[in-house]
Amino acid sequence: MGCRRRRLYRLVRTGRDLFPRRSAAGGQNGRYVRAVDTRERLVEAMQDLLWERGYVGTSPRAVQERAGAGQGSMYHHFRGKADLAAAALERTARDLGGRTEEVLTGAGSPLERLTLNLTRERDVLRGCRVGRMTQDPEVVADDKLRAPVDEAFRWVRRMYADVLAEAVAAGELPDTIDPQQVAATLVAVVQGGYVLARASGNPADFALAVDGALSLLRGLAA
Amino acid sequence: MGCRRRRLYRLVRTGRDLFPRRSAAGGQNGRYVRAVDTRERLVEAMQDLLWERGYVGTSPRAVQERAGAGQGSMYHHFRGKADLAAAALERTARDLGGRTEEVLTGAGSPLERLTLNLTRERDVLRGCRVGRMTQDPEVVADDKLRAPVDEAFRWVRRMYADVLAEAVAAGELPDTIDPQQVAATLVAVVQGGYVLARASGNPADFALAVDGALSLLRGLAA
DNA sequence: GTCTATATACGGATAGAC
DNA sequence: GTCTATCCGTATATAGAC
Repeated sequence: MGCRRRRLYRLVRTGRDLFPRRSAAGGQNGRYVRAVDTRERLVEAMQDLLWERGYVGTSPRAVQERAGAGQGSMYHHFRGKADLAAAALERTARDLGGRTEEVLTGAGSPLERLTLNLTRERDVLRGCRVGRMTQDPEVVADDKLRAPVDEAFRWVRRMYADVLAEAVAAGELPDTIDPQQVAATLVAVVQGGYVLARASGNPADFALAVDGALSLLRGLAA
Repeated sequence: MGCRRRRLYRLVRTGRDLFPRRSAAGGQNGRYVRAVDTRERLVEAMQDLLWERGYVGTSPRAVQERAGAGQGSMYHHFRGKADLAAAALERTARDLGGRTEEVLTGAGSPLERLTLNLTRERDVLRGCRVGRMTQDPEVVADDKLRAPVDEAFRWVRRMYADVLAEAVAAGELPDTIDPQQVAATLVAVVQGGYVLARASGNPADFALAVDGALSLLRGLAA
């Protein structure tokens, strides 16, 4: 009976059935519907919690509750918290790099693509899923956890630098700029923009910082 | 005897004598020597730990150990973890604002002062004591904790904007720039620079981002 | 593969002696 | 003002049934 009460409690907290039918959803036909697999749900839950609360602020239990999975499942699929977090971080880093690449290699002139990526819709007050991790002492201290973060930033900075070099080649920017340097600056402005916005609680501060950077770039172009 | 063992343990972990002599150090003659007062040591220990581990990552016990104080002392001087953290954050925010003001209102032309503050010696890999807090969910959620962070950034941005306006008045920068906007950009570059450096483990990435921003500014001046 | 039970330590705080 | 003892809950993991 204590058992019954506990099950009900978990049902309420997670909003999921404790015993989901496997056939309810699926990834068949290449169409992604929803996470069905327990392992998959665990990874996604960890991704969310890392974003919201960071690594030190996230407990295995919280992950399990959000995933609608029990202790046993988590420790069956992963060696522990760090292992699951590593899987989640790799996923997050890859997703973010992919989205940036999509915009930066899309249509438009180099400067247009940069502007598009800098001003694209963002969940500003929730911060950057990847950049956030650099503030976590246990992530930075563990190479397995820091590696995906490091690679994501290298990848994004590389893409920015390439587009900036294109802009110079196209005559949109003077050849006095150092693409690698300005790429670091632009990526930093985005990361710092999140910081300013979260400090004030106002997303407009993100936009202000980014617009300032763009005005400096355009000042050079003129 | 269990008692004796516990004391020895604490001695080793904190590197402080459990019963420091009060007369060993002092703040007399206006010369600051070292924290003597237990309350003061608690605040300083919390400042350090907030910097290293953030709010969610810092336990009252850890603070007490670092301060060489017991449970009773902490709960005598403060209502709890949040109360002590608020005191520590106010102190940190004030210190940092003061240091920035010192440089930005010091000697040199406006642009020189900006450059000086952006390139001054920093403990880059340890990150920003204030900006770091914006990544902590419990700090952002608690107005008492977020307020000092918010105010510090307002204050610093205001000072940057003033100096930028001075630079325009002095003819060092064109009047096409928006001082408030560019101030947000420069503060963001610093905050983002910390993120890049911590991601790669390389302080040079901070310098790269800052130098890029300065090169954009100087491009306008020319 | 998933569940429940159990284990040891820590988190955050209170009580009350000295 | 400072200390120790104690409290209840959570963090992280293991054991072993089903």
